[in-house]
Amino acid sequence: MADADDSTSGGLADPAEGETVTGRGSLDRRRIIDAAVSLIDQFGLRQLTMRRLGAHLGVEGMALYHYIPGRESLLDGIVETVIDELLDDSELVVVGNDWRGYLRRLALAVRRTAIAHPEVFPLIATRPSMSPWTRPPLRSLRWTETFLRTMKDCGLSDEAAIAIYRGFCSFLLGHLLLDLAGPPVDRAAAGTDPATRQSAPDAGEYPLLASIEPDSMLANSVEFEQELEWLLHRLAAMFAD
Amino acid sequence: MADADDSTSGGLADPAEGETVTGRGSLDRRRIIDAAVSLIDQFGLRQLTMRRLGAHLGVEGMALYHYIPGRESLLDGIVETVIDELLDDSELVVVGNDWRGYLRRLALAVRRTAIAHPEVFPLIATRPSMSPWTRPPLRSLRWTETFLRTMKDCGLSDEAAIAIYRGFCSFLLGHLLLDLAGPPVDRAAAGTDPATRQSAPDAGEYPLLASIEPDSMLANSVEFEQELEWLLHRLAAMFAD
DNA sequence: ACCTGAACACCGTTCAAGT
DNA sequence: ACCTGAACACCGTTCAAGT
Repeated sequence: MADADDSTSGGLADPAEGETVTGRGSLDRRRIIDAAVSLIDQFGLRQLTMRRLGAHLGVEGMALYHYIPGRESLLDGIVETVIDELLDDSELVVVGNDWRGYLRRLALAVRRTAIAHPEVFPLIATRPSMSPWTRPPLRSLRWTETFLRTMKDCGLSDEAAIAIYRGFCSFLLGHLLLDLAGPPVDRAAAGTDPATRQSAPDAGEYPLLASIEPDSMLANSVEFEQELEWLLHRLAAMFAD
Repeated sequence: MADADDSTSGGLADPAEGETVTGRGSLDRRRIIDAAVSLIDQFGLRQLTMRRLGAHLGVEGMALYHYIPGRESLLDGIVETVIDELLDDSELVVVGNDWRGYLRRLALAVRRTAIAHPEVFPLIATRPSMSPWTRPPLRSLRWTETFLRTMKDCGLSDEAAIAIYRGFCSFLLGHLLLDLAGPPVDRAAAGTDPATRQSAPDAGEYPLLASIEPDSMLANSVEFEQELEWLLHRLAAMFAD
């Protein structure tokens, strides 16, 4: 009874659930996507199945089709949700035409996202098609639009905005995929698929690879921030105010 | 008869087949992998199926398991084959400790590969796990070993070799994924999956995105080579001979 | 209104049986 | 020796039927 009357869409009454088993409370596109992200983080993309996702939500799998057109669409939704939530971050506002400061904060935020969701980021970077008329390197139209909008609002020309956009994206893709390639930081199970593949080739075949200490391949935020500064400096030099 | 005696592994007798329908001539790990690459190039990764791959080779699908442990292993094989064939390129030899020249040639070769196999490169950049003890950003142990070996042979220290390796990989990943993100150059069908997804959102929602001319997002080899020079210059400055 | 059951066409993979 | 047929456990997806 109380349940039914309570269905104002705002939802101030936070159920404060655990986190993984989302339990009841009727389904919802957003809730489905969040559950999917959590499943991917825990078990890897390969394990994300409509049926398993349904079960995780206490529902029969086929029920998801009432909220989402299909699995591909779900993946698109995940990409958008994960990348777009950065835009709503209150720290991410440009202050006084300082686009360099904005980009610095944005880069660090994207990096945090990539590291928080190591199995989702490759999706963000390599998801096929989307709309054929444009396919941004980070697969969110809204993110891209906001990026360009912000650069223009800072007084940059169209050409400058696009050049900065390209340089920034290529920087992020390269550095973040490098970071994610390293030995799993602590993101335990993810990727340790039961369908484990060929046993490690004997290290003897690759002496140099075996000799370097794993730490030198590790994600390194100091290095990231330093290279980021160089990039911003170079971009600023190209498009001086 | 002649066939059996002819099985010296060199294989001078080139059958000079068409290219896609590889037809008979008994199966072979290498032939299977090549066929898989060709299928991915034509129809996209999603369409690569053990059964379809079998059919493409004139065989029943289950037959592939005599040569390859499973689909995951096949994908690993594809990644290695595509990236490793660069190493055998005769132009790719270091001459007189000129590691910059070597890296320049290597970068261009990797770029050609990425553009020739746009659906395979994301695999090279984001394939999960491999051996847990090390997972290079470009997923080939042999490629990585050769890279480091070459740098050391040019007289660079371990630290320099690794730093250069990281900088180089991150550069390639960023720039090549940016290139592949652009509008499909001519790689027709690939990615135009029949399972096409949501109809394009009306361009009105993203005015800036809609206003920029697609060309400005296009793969641009001049820009690539220029940025490559800057990278090599910077690396050389850090690790002067 | 919202979910389920059963069904369909397809997977990857195994294995006994064919030739 | 090399491939096939049938089978198993699983997919994504559709849709009539339940509550």
